Order: sequence, then structure tokens, then C-alpha cells
Amino acid sequence: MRPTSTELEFLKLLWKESPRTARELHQELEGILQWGYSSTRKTLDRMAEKALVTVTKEGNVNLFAPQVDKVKTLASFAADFAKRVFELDGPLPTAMFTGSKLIDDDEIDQLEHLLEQLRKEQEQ
Amino acid sequence: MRPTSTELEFLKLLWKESPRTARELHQELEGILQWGYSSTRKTLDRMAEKALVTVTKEGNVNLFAPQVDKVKTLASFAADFAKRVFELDGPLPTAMFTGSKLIDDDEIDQLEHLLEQLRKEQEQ
DNA sequence: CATCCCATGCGACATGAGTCGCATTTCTTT
DNA sequence: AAAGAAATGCGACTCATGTCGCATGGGATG
Repeated sequence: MRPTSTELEFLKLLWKESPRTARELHQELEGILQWGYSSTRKTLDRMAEKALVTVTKEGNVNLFAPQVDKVKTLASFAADFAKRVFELDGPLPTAMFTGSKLIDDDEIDQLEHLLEQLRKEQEQ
Repeated sequence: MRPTSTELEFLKLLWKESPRTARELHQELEGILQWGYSSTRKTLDRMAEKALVTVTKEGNVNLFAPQVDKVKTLASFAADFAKRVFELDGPLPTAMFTGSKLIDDDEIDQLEHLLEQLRKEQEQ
């Protein structure tokens, strides 16, 4: 299942460093989202239900870690976007994501592979 | 206001040819969306409320036409996507949309301009 | 003119996401 | 051990969107 925009923000943080507590994640997002702590927790709970993150009880706190792969997730977003918005069916241009702070060169290679795969699957 | 995915589909059709009736639009989307005619109409109604399309009563039928610009709309999607998913702040790669069946070379030029503008506005 | 069809206006329901608050449980610190 | 702080579980509300159905009204046709 594709995460929502907000969920993607949480995943990005977790991809950088995990596991983390709800409180830690909340503090990082506070400035941007202007949320109450409850909202952060609820979102995290729902992400757990959807298997986007795992929860591990460590003593009395819950630790969250990503349960979906970063490159796969980004690839899915890219493919969806290209098709839905621009109706691009062919191979997606690499240039689309070079320059992103989120992924390094290695990961860009993986991304391309995945996109190519997605494209083929969809062809059928 | 940014259209939803579904609304974008309607806009795409209207950009190709307008004005059109709900019935005509419905027939084009029937295959893809598997919707009842009521759903099509409701969506169109709501798009009118949001000023995404205009409605003109022609006799006893309503004619719909796009009320938002194609290139502007696509640019807004592209900018949002690049930032939200890949955290690209710099100029967006042109390659992102070359090859799209939706826009011709002229429009690609416009798109680039708009993206550059959006980027600058956002910098502040 | 009576009838039938299609268009419209509009109400309605379900689900998901955004957003919070509260009561209960569990640490930690005197 | 008692008290206070912090974490959790979970319910709840609102709004947008997807998705229909129904009742009403105006044209076309025999």
C-alpha cells in the first residue's frame, strides 16, 4: 500500500535512522507539521496497522522502524506520478531523481531497475 | 486548489476537447473507472464548486469546460511531487516530462518557465 | 396530448486521513 | 511506598472523496 504524503515524511525520517520513539519523531516533525503529539502517535499507529512500520516494545516505550523499502517506495511513487500525471508509459527518465538528497548513486541504480520492472509488469 | 487524481482525469479529457456534456465524459471514462453515471456527474459537480471547471447551461444540458490551465496545473503537480517525494529544491529536470503525450514542445517551454517561477517563489 | 427517456438537482452513506483528548498503566524519583 | 511525569491504548470528530439512488422536469415522438 502506498503511504500518504504525511506517512512518507515519517518514513523518510525512519529511513535515515531507526528505530525511534514516537516522541523523537514528533520532535523532528513538530516544526513542519504543527501537530499535537497525539496526532503523531495516531499516525504512527495507523502506519503500523498498514504494515508500513514495525513496532517493538522496548520496556515501556514503543520503537518504530520502517517496514517498507526506501527505494521500492520511491520507485512506486515515481512510476505512479509519471503515469498518472504525464501519461508516460515508456522508461522513466533517470534525471527525474538525480539531485535528490534522499538517495545516493547506488540507490539510483536500484531505482532504475525497479522502474523498469514495474513498467514491464504493467505492460501485460 | 490542486485537483485529485480522479479530477485530473476529467481535466485531461476536457483539455483535449471542450465543452462536453457529463454523458460524453462519462462514456470516455467508463472503461477505466467502472463508474456509474451518477458518480461521474457528482464529481463534475464538485469540480464546478471548486472552480476547476465551468458549467454552461445549453438548453437542457450542462456543458463543462476546464477552468484551470493545463500547463499550470501540470507544473504544480510536478513541483509538488519533486519536493514532496524526492526533496528536490533546485530546478526540476526537464527530462521529467519530455515524452509525455499530453504536452507539446511549446508547452514544455512554458512548463519550465513556470517551474522556475514556482521555485523562486518558494525560496522566500 | 400522453408517454417515455434522459438530464438535472440534490441528498446520502462509507471509508480514510487529519486531528485531538482522556483514562489507564508504568517508570522514576524522593 | 507515594506521588508526579510520561507513555500507551483507544475512542471520537470532521472533512474530502468515492460512489450511488431517487424524485422532478423538460423535450421528443406516436
